[in-house]
Amino acid sequence: MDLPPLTVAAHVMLGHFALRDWTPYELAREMRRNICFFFPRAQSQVYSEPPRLAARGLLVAREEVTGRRRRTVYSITPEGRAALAAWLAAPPAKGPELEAEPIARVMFGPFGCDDDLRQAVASVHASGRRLCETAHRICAEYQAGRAPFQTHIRHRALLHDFLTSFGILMEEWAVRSAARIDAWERENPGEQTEAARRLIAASTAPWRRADLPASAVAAARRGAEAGALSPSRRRRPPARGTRT
Amino acid sequence: MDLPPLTVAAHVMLGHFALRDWTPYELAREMRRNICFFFPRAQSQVYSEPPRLAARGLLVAREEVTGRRRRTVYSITPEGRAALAAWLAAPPAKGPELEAEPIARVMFGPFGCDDDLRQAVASVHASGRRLCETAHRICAEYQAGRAPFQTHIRHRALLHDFLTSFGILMEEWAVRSAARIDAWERENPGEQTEAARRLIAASTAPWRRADLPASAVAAARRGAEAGALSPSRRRRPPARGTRT
DNA sequence: ATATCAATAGTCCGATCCGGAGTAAATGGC
DNA sequence: GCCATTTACTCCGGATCGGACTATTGATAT
Repeated sequence: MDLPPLTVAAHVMLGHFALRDWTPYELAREMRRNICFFFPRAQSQVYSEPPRLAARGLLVAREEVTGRRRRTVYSITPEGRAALAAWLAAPPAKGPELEAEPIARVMFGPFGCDDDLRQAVASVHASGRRLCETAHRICAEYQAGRAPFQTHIRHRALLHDFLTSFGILMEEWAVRSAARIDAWERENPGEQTEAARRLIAASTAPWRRADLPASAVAAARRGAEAGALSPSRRRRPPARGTRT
Repeated sequence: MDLPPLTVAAHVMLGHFALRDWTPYELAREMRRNICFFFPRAQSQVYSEPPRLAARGLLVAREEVTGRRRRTVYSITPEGRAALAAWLAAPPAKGPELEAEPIARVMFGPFGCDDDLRQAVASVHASGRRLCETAHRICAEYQAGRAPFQTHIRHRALLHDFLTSFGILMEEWAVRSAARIDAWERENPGEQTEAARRLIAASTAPWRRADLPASAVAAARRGAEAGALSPSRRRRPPARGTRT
């Protein structure tokens, strides 16, 4: 019986069950204040995935009752923990990806008016603000020592760093861009083009290729070699993805 | 005939057809060097969407022949341009979203080994590097004045700023985090916790709420008011999304 | 005691979207 | 004249979305 491999989403759920037991409802709530910022899934998935994981023996379900209402609590099995560890040891299938509708609106800005653009920029600002505020709240929890998984603080700190950086990026980009759009009203086309050219040059400027420490490079190479052998070998080329 | 509203992906395609005519094949290639960084879609979508848009009268198709091979070129119609403008005037459905498998791996890092973590970090670094290199190439095209849509440089500059910032974020986060993981080998648990606590505080520190200029705030409010009235009214609450 | 509301705990389903495999003609280099 | 690459699609199963729907429980107000 050669079951299809688990999806990334399935492994992410499995990871949550490695932390503690959850009912799908609890897990959905938890994911709204965490994962949703870097790996969002629909609520319906949180209900449909655990039964599938249970069917493979990676989770076990138990029914509980409150009055006349039942709820299903899932726990991870040793096989589940093994599957999670195996996934973590394999190289990531893909890097971080953005899905940014407001940025697409900026791209097609020339077909709308400047207020449409300001609106898109404001929505990026709002997202950045939300993310920073959440991160700030979580930061306070860790400082006070009452965050849910204190023992994982080493790892959570890296996570927090990434998310906060991204939140700040969104807020600051929005502020810069809104100012730029306002400036268009005071500039003639030649000045606008010149300013745009300068902005393009300035964005790229701070990029001084920073390399990883040797340890990380070595780990990645080992992972890639191990990962390249286990799954069914590709046909001809190293198969660049089909995403456009 | 009340057709279901177009998806965001459909509008993004429509936007491309506002730029010029494309065959799906050409468009797929174009999207691989642009949109894929902030609004990735599968190649199959690039073939299936244009016929649907054509059925609504937003595009027109024409067949061309090269030898005995046919290709389908799509052009936008006036109705298509109107639909695009209407979409741009409506408030964005959602803010920028991340989908970052490697970051999820960091979250569940405690269930794997440190080399798994280094691998995940390296994949973020590689993504950042790819994005920065692409941005750098595009920057050179604009400075040389031979980029494809020079007339949109005002808008493209904002785009470029966002993407470059994100690329730099990924690279720098990866370098910081790899160094942190290496440091764990020289630290005892107490020191690790202390360093994690400091990192959490330090990430949040640079966040000094920056507000948008009044013009952007006003534009967003107008958009929200207009947008809240047009689509079919929601039942009870302002309907928070079903994403977890 | 009762109406009301928010939170709890799900189910269901159509439409969308992914991603990979497969086909086949045109082109360029040797 | 052959081969690899690029062009130009087509197809399909399975994953995913997201919104509507049901119904119970517990707290708050009347």
